Amino acid sequence: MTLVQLRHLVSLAQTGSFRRSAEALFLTQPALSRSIQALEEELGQRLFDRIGWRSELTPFGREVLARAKRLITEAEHLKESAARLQTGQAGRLRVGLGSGPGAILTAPVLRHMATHHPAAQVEFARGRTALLEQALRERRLDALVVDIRSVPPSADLLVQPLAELRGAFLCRAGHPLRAEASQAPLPFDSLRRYPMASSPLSDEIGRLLLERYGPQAHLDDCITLRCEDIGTLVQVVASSDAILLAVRAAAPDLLELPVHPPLNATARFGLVTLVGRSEPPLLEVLRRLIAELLRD
Amino acid sequence: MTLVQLRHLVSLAQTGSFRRSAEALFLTQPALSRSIQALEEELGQRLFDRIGWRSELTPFGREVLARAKRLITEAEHLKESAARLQTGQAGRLRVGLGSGPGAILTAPVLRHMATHHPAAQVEFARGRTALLEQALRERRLDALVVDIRSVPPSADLLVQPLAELRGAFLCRAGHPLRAEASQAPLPFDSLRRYPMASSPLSDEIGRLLLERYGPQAHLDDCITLRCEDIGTLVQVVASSDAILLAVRAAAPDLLELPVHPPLNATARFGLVTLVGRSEPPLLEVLRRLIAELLRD
DNA sequence: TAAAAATACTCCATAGGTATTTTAT
DNA sequence: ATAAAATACCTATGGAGTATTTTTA
Repeated sequence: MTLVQLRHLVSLAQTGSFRRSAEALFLTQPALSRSIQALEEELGQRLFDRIGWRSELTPFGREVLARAKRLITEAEHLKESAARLQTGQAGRLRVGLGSGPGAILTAPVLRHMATHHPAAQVEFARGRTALLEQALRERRLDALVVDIRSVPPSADLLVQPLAELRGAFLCRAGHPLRAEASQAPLPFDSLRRYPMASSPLSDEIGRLLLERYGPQAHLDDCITLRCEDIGTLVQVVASSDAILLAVRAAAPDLLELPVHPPLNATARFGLVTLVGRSEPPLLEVLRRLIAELLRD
Repeated sequence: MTLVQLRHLVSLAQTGSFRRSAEALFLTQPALSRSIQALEEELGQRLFDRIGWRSELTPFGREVLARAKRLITEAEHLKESAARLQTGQAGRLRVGLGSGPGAILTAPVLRHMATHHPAAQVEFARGRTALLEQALRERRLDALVVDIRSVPPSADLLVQPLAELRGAFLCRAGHPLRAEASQAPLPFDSLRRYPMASSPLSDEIGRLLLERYGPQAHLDDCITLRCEDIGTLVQVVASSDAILLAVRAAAPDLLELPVHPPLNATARFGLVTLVGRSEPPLLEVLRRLIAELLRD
């Protein structure tokens, strides 16, 4: 039993004529004749009564036809869906996001998928890199977008850098420190007079702050407002005297506070996948989208 | 895309090894390798990542696999159901019954189908032969069981006699006429002293009665209780002095009234189908069943 | 180095074409 | 007599086998 034979069955049931069906199927009449005969033989029963020049379904043929039609439409669905999967029109994409990338990318990426890839199933998981890594290895995720310095080098992980983003101290327009800073870059101590907000930061950043500004810059001490959702923090900072330590791009509407020595910290966002695994077509869509979003 | 290829896909997804799947599929490893390659090529994307000696589904492959599995089970269902249809374990049978056969056969046939062919779909239509004939020609029925003398000969109808059943005048045990009859057969006039019940009778029977017993035996005059449901009539006759004119076998519990001259009327039940049409397998079941029921 | 998958080639089964016969109108 | 389906026969594509190479653990 072949999908081809079933298609022949359906066509012959429609036209009732071997000759016309053969034509419609781009076959010769004898070829169709034998194809139907073979199917009848395999199923053990006549599918058509040859009434002179007209062929019509037997009761048995009627039952088989119903199922054959379903089978054929299922097969067509499979091919169509395969085509859609390739173009990224459909499919599933499960991505793990580190806190930094999660804060900046979640909303715009979801918005973009909702408008430009309405049939795609996108699943975002957020969490610590180690947990995401485990999920990736267990195939519960297709890829991670994280700060690649938090990814321990490993032979089974493929790390592709996406963008390097400057970190900065940010405040609202009209913040008292902006006036002070207009003369000369601020010493780190000036910042400590105000609440400091941040999403959870990597150890890497913690070390860098200590190195740059000395022991009083210990994360545990100087960060007073912690929240995973950087959007909320931006709102808070925009309407208070709090200072935000974050990737510059996370809050384009806030102003930068020049500090001496300069922060010179960067986040290096990258895409992490398992080596040797082909990626879901939607991942390429995501890659381009992130590149677009982080271009500045 | 072939059902065979999809089966290969499913197997390889299970084992993760070309070698083992080839073995399970009774193929050589290169054959399976090429089969999968061909499918991948047709669908335009890799289905498996070859991770060293292990092969595992790509995200694309996962989506395809789900649909492939459904397709294969549908195909199996089709073959199974074809097998069941042949043995009469399942299937649809639409039969038209004339009033005589309907009265005698409906209940026992339905009872038999319900117990011995629980998956079969049986549909009984009752009505005048002409209507049933029309339904048969329009394929709304698969066959008729009627008195074949009511079927006008026609080139497109195949008539197969099933049984010839004696007609008789029947009454309850203890009926006054039984005493009279013990001496000698009754004249027809004696019968007319009592109500006479019958299901609608064919013109053939009407003619025969006139011929046998004279003008006073006109159906319209002598039948006083008419009802399509012969079962009900039997009950009435069993508990009253009414006489039943019917096929002897329709009421085995009633007694026969000997009449002079003898009735000598028979009903000739037969199976009517369209010539050249192959019959639903269940029809053979029905034919045997009716033969069994009408053997006496 | 050993085991698995891919490739190269060969073969054959079968789907399809052409020519012809059979069948039904 | 004509048009359609079945059959006979032939061809060729592609699926499957064997032998071999390539890959990877």
